[in-house]
Amino acid sequence: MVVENENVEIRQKIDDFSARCRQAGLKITPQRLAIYKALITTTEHPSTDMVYQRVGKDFPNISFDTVNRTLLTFNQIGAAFVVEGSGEVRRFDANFECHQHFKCIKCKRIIDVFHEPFNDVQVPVELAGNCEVLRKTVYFEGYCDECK
Amino acid sequence: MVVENENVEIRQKIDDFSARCRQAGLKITPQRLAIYKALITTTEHPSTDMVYQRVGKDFPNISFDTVNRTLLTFNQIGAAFVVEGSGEVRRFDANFECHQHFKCIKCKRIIDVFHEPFNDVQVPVELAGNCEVLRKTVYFEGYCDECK
DNA sequence: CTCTGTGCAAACACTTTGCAGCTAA
DNA sequence: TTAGCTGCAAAGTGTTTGCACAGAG
Repeated sequence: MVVENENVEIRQKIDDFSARCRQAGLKITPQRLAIYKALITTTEHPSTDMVYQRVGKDFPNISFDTVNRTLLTFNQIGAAFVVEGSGEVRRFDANFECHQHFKCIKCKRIIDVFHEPFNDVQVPVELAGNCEVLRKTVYFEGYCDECK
Repeated sequence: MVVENENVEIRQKIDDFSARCRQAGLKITPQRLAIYKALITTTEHPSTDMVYQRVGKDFPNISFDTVNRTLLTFNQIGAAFVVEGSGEVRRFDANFECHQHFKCIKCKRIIDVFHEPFNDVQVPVELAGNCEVLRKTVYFEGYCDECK
């Protein structure tokens, strides 16, 4: 059964998660479990607030900060990650030449990358069929020469 | 001379910009010119605040909002653009399978894209030589099926 | 029992809005 | 002249911090 398999998969992920917490010296609290579960049972790439809403349904007393802090913790121990580029101040670019971006996750610097082969990335049909794609780019994250 | 060429290029861009403003029914004010110039003479993908600092040097009385509003205006008329993903609340993902993201610029929804050929994007040597690249992804923006 | 995690509240940072006076066309 | 722009101030939204109590190990 599909549903069964999903449950197995979720249980598996939660086990892995628990192990990862223990390894990182983090206690396994009901809140953390609830937040983690909320995160792996959605595909909507939620914001802190969305997770808060979701967890609040079976956990009415949880506080917003706990959710926020917990998500940041998950990010640190590698149990979740921040969607590329999100959560930062708005930044502008006036260079319309085709190029790509590399962002340093420490100093937040954004470096232009000019790499020919990426200039003609094709939009997958599954997307092109439903959505109107206006921009496409190859995006890199990591530590820059000065921060690594 | 390189410097001469640069000046020519900048003058050219400012002319284009002026035309674009006129076409969009926007007045060409000293502030707008200063902000635009600040934007095209840097490669640092500045935030509003960075532009504000920069413009403030030769334009001490400009206000922060003017800079902010002007940059948003530039984005609307296509004289500049917001760096992909920036300027939004932080969002999380717990799916570590290799996949790409499409973001709807209207409803902000993020949709997963699973497209095999993108799974092994190579990091350009120019980057790999200097930086430590931890994540690489192909990123799309536009209007989703519901918003277009 | 101990020490980390949680909840609360206040502080912050960034962005947006409303309005009155100013200015480019 | 006049519609649109700028500067100021206040409000809004999302995030971070400090601390006391509670609960996991």
